[in-house]
Amino acid sequence: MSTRERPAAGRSHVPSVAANGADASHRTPPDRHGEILDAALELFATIGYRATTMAQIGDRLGIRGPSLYKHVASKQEMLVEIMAGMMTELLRRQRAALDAGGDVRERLERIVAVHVQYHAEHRYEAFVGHREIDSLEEPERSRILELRREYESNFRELVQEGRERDVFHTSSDRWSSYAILDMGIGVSAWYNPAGSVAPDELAATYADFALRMLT
Amino acid sequence: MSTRERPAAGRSHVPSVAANGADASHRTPPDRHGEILDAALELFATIGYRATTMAQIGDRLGIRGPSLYKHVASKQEMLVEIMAGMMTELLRRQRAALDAGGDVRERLERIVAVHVQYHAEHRYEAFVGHREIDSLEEPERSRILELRREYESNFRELVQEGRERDVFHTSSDRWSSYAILDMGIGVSAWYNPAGSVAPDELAATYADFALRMLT
DNA sequence: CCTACCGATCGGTAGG
DNA sequence: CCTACCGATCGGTAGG
Repeated sequence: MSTRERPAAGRSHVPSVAANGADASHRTPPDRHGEILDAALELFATIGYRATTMAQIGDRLGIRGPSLYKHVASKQEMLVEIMAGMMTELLRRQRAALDAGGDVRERLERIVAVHVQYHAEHRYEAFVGHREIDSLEEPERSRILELRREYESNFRELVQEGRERDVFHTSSDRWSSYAILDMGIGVSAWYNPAGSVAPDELAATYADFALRMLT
Repeated sequence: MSTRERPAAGRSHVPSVAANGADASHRTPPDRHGEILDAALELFATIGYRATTMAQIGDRLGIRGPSLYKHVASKQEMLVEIMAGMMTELLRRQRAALDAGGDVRERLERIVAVHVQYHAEHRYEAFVGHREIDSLEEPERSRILELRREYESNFRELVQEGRERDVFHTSSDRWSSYAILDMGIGVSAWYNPAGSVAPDELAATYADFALRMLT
């Protein structure tokens, strides 16, 4: 259902039987690990990490709770994998948007668009990523928070650069960057992929909102 | 610690011993019910409703978990009281802001300021109010969602009115009102009351952000 | 991948 | 307001 970011390491679990062809009848699917994470993600997003039971995750795949332990180490490890994958991917896209260059206005437009498009296309990852940080045990929680701080800093620094160049005007780099970040995060809570709005259209609109706010 | 909204009905629990004077030594404080809700609110906000145990709430008051049941009916009822009180108060303030009249620009400025100021001053109530909706059982959950829809509609309709009067310019009443709402909601997640920023200053700044976005 | 089961947690009640 | 306790839930393990 959801097209979750698969961390690079994820593929090492996959048997080399890449043939995803005809009848896979009773055999274990090639990417059971990925299927389990997808099911977990959807449940974490809709009812919350704590409320989700291993039995429910198994249900989605037609197996029992204890059977999951052949493919994942624990419930907590699944959350770690989901959240680390999410934050890493988001940061990767943000860096790409910044590296593409252009003037400060163009770069801001791009990182806002990337931010919003990700929060629409991957609303479950994004929603869980922001809501379940405190469900992570240490030291993973701190590691993720560190990535998030970097992500936020990139916004703030770009706003600052624009203000110093007299392209943007704001009474506070910090508040205006928070406002822009938060309106994008909000998208992950209400976006409906079955609706008629394409993520890139929404992203362009929000980038425009952000620019208006700053100019 | 937090100055929670006390629903009108809350006072009916309070003994008429209003004398909040000298030594209350071993006696039960006059507003045990309110104290319990305050402790619960702080825990719900910081570690989540599900993660909070009755024993932890009792700890904050120096009593055991089971003793709470002399003052509250259940953990769920505490959540209901907190969330209903929060949404009712927020809506009350929004209506007052709208009823104060003025042109569409002034009214928008005012409801954004009220929105943000509430989310800063009552960040715990606001945070729990948005995060724990699905922890509510029916029919309370639907009732609260109904109030929230009305709250959101008031934003959207005001944006629409401004656009029709050619005061505001936006490609979507819905998205721009969501963006404004969400940036305010975000405040409840990061606002630090111990910091040097007063809620009304933040509110005025965000009202300005919203107006810029729309004009 | 399954059943049986352990150990721990927790909301709520009984009965002072 | 307390201790003792019940009943249910749940993550994870044993051992096929």
